[in-house]
Formats: sequence, C-alpha cells, structure tokens
Amino acid sequence: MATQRSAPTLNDVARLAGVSTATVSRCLNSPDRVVESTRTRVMSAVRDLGYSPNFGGRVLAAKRTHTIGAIIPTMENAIFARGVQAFQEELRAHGYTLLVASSSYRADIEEEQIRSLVARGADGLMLIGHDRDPSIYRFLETQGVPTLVTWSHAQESGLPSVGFDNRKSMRALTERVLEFGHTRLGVITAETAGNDRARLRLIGIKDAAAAAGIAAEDLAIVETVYEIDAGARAFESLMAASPRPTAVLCGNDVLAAGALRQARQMGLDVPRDVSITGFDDIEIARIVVPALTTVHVPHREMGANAARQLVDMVENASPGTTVELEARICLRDSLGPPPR
Amino acid sequence: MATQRSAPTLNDVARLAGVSTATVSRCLNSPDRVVESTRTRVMSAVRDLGYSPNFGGRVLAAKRTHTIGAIIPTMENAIFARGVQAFQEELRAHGYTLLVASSSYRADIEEEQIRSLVARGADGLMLIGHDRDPSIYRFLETQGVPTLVTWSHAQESGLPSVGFDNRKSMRALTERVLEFGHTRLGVITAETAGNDRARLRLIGIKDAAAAAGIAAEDLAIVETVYEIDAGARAFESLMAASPRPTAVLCGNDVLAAGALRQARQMGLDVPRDVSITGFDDIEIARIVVPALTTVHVPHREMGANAARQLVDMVENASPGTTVELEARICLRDSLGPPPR
DNA sequence: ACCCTTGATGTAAGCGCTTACATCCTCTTC
DNA sequence: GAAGAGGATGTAAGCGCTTACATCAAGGGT
Repeated sequence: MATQRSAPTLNDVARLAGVSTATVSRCLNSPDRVVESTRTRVMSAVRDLGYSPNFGGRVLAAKRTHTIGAIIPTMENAIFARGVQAFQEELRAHGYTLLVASSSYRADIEEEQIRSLVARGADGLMLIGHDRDPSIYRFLETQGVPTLVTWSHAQESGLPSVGFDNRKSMRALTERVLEFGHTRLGVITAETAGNDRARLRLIGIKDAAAAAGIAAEDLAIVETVYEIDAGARAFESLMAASPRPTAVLCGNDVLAAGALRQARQMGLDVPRDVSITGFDDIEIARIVVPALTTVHVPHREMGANAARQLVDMVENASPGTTVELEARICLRDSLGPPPR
Repeated sequence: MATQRSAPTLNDVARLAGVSTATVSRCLNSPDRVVESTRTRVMSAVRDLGYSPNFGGRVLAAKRTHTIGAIIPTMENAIFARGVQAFQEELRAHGYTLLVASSSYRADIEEEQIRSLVARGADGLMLIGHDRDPSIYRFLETQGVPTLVTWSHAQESGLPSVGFDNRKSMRALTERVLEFGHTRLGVITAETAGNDRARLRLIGIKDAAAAAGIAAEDLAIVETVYEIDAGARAFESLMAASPRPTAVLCGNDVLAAGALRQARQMGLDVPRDVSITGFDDIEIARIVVPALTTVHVPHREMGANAARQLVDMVENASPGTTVELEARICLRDSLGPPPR
C-alpha cells in the first residue's frame, strides 16, 4: 500500500543541488562542460534522490533514443539467438540499446511489433527476411526509420541487407547430397508463406534436383511448423512412402533434429539407412548423434555486421550497403551414400 | 540522400482533418467518445499521412507505456527462451509489449539494462533470480517500478517471485541418483557468483550427499561458464580423477549435453560407464543420446504466470504474490546404476 | 418559450527534458 | 586599469501528446 511517490525529476535534482535544470542536464550529457565542483554536487544530488532521467522527456526533447529495435520470428529456438546476441553486443559497444520483440512467425504480429517499436522511438530497425507487405515498407519510409534486413540476401530489394544466399547455399548442399548418389529425396521445409528463407531454400533444392535430372515426383516435400516434434512427424510420413527417400533434406537444424530422433525411434540407422541434413549449424547440430551435415550460417558475423551497418545508417544518414556473407557447407556424419 | 522529412505529428493530422488535436487524440485512444463521421475523417487523415504517435510525447503526457521489461542472462541458449516466449504471449494478451534485454550473466550489464529499461518507461520489470546488489532494489523502489523475480523461489525475499525451489529440486534429483547406488559424484556447475539458481542447485546436491553420508572429498566439483564446450571440458577434467566419479550431476542441460558429447568422444558408454544428469529439461534433453535425466522446469507456466502477476501489480498497484511452482524429476536414459 | 441535460469538440496547460541564447564572472592583455 | 575573451551557468522555448475544463449545439421536459 505504498504511496505512489512519483519518481524524482530533473527539477528536483536541480533544486537539491542549487543549480538550474540546464546544468543538471549538462552534467548528465556532456560533463566536461560543467566545472568539477558543481558536477560533484549535482552528481551527489542525483545519487541521493535515486534520479533516473525520464525517457519520454528526453526523447521528446532530443529526438534520439539510442535504441535499435529487432523483430525476430521466435525466441523459442536457437536459430536467431546467437545472431541477435552478437547484434546486441555490437550495438552496446556503440552505445545503443537493443529492444527485441518476437512475431511468432505471424505477419500481423510482426506488423504490430514494427509499429510498436517505431512508436517507441527506435532509431533503427533490424528485420529478418524480406517478405512483408509493401505497406510496411511505406510506413517505415514515412517514419524515416533506417531499416536493415538480415538472414537473407537480395540484391534487388529496396532495403539494405546483411545476409547470405539461402537459395544458393541450399542448392550447394543438395548437390553434395546428390554426389553421394541419392536419387530419391525427401524434403522437410518450414512453412514457406511469408518466409523467404524457407522458400528460397526449397527452391535451391529444386534447382539442384532439376539440374541433376531428378523428376519432380521423386522429390517428396512436407511443409510443417518449426518444431522438433513436427520434424519427427514429417520424417515419419516421408518414410511411409514406397519407395522411401534415401536422403531427407531439412529446411533447418531443428526439423533435422526431429527427423533424426524419429529415425532412431524407427530403428533406422543414419546415415546407413537414410541420410539427413539440416541448415543453420546451430549448437544442436553438433550435439545430435550422428552429428548433422548442415550449412553453417555465420550468425555472429552477421549480427555484428548488421549492427555496424545500422548504426552507420542511423548516425550518418547512410543508405546502407547490402552485404553477402558466405554460408559454408558442413559435412558431418548424418550424410552418407544411399543404401544399396 | 532523402530529405529528412520529419514524421507527421498529431497536429498535422488535426489540421488535415480540420479538427483539434484533442479530437485526434480521442479518436486514437477512446474512439467511442468521438462521433462516427468525425472519426472516419480523422482516421483517413491518419492513414494518408502515415501517422504514428510519438512515444515520447505520449508517455510524457500519459505516464503509462504499456511496456514490460525483462532482463535475462542470455539469449544464446534455450534455457530462458521458452519461458520468455510464454511471458511475452501472455503480456500481449493483456495489451502489453515486452522489451527484452540480456546481461550476459554480468551484474554490471544487468544493472545498466535495468536502468535503461526503467528510463525507457517500463511499467514493470521481470528479473531472473534474486542475487543482485541491494542498491538496485532501492533504485527500483524509488522509481516505483513493480518488479517480479522468476526462475527462483524465495519466500523471504523482498520481491514477489514466480519460480521453483532450485535447491529442493536438485536435492531430490541427487537423491534419485544416490538410490541407484552411486557414491562418487562429479558435479559440473555454472558459475555461482551472482547466480542464486546455480548456487542453490549446488547446495541441493551437497544436502543430499551429506544426508547420505557421502564425504565432501567424494564430491568433485567443477565450476564453469555456461556453454556446451565448457561442459565437455569440465567432464573431461572430472574423468581424469582416480577413482573416477560414477555419476556426473550437471547444473543445467547445456552443460550436461557437453558432458554427454565428451563421454561419447572418450568412448564411454552412458549410463553403463558413467551416469549424467542435467537440469531444466529444455528441448535438447530429449534430443541427445541417451536422453537426459533431468529436472523439468515448467517454463511456459512460469512465464505466463509471471506475466499475469506483473500486469496485476502494474494495473492494480498490487504488491504481488510469491508463487512456487513444481519442478518435476524426469527420469530418462542417461541415469543408471554405477559400473560394478 | 425557457431551462437544463447531454454529448461532441475545442482550448490550453502541462508532462520532463534539451539547448540556443543571454548573462555573468574571471582572467588576459596591452 | 580598461577592454575583451572565454568559460560557467541560468533562462526559457519548445518537443508531441493527453486531459481537465470550457464551450457549444441540440433536444427534452415543463
């Protein structure tokens, strides 16, 4: 039942220190413009009162928040974690705070979150992938909020991006799989609607298959949500076909982990009976048994690079550059030749 | 090189719609207090201009942000992910936005983040664990920011908490291990400084060991950072002892996954040669081989419950209630009897 | 016909902060 | 010793928004 004693303001500090509010503000923002003795007095008033500047007031007056917003599809799995962590660390080094929101892979929620972060005064925004309603891009332009796309690379897009070529990488991985002699491929992809990463990866697979002269009907594709259990179920359904695929390409490591678990449960040996591959190279890829053949995404590099770009865009009104990073194929134990 | 055309303001909308700013504000905040025809006009002006309210101005005037802040030690691994996701979903349902920041397990960064979120006008704060400098609690009180602690349960603490009893749960798990006949235990714990969860779990182990009459020197303890590789290295060093521990209790699933990987690499069969247990029951626990015996933490329940509590504290100036949730032991394959 | 209620809208006062500008004081410099 | 330079500090004008209060128009009741 505490009295809602409102927090101390600049004014309170000024009064206690016997100076004007301007001086207090200067102490906080450019201490060298205030003489030592005054500064000491002000700072101790700040401490005594437990003063903390009001963000609203500050933003209103200064027009800068030193805040960057990021909206990621989910925090639940590790896909974005490492990249976002690196992004945040780099931002911190430049004096910015990161605010993260998640959209649960839903376009409407993402839009809401974008509006919310912008309204909150984010100086810049980091988004995942290019797929979204044009009205959102128009909104961002009206608001003059510098925006950078990651996890995806598209030269032609309106926004600058720091990412890798999902299509090319997945195609390369698929080619490696085909080199092992596989001809009947199963594919487990994340939902492709509104998700350019998933869609491009799938296209990459089709590219490679087509180039190798694999008929469309020898590509069994299951689309599912982004969960381990879903990966397991999808794998089970693929294996129910006859003839079975001899290699199952998964759109990401989480789905692959589910597939791997299901294979074990079905008594299938990987890679002797069936090969499984993932994408992303998150920690889980090296934990599962057998270790997962996957595509290594340079998460930390991508996050840090994106942070630097975005800060530059914010501070120097730079238009931003599109950077393509290399995603490397990681050959591990889950890929082998097809059973004879 | 676009002209930095500043974003449209309430005033611009008012002018375009031919009404006062008050009316525009009402349209946005309590539409039913404005007659239909006016509202339509205003709303279309809003759309035409691509108007989005300025957060600073709004907060300054309204003193409420509908924002909750959460500071978690890390986003890099899945420990907090599920709980935070649930927390956010529940907040959303109540009309609040979640802002997440991470502290990298560092007290100084956490303090900085707390100040930042408070300065940013968070209506409430969710923190992990109880360990922090008293000055921070004083600060939060001065600022009048309702704060809730999770992932830990402490009746006596000043702040309300929604969590589970780390000590009791770990003690229970250890007792199960001892029932299997193990007498030489290895322990891999996360760093205990500033981390009550880690510390209490360790104490839980010691409780059980002492109760079973196990000598202190038969408890080999390694403290390390929170990473898979660190878990692997710690396991290796524990196994270098002679006689070896027959069971290694890990402070969390991530460390346990590392231990498991290292065991495999050393050619040790789990659980035949050595048993390994974890804590948290994150997804990884069911992916590793053998599946991990661990303690199931009700992440989603904890997150959702915390969200409801916090909203109640914010909206009704409620002091908040401390809730203890049940953390259940999950027996899986990684625990067995000691080798004869 | 008059007064009063009711609902829609306008008016204007801040919210806490930053910053351009004004003021004041203390040294230099000649 | 006067003039000027330069640094420290104060003054006050907003930043964009919400909201208490004022105003006004339109009916309703007598």
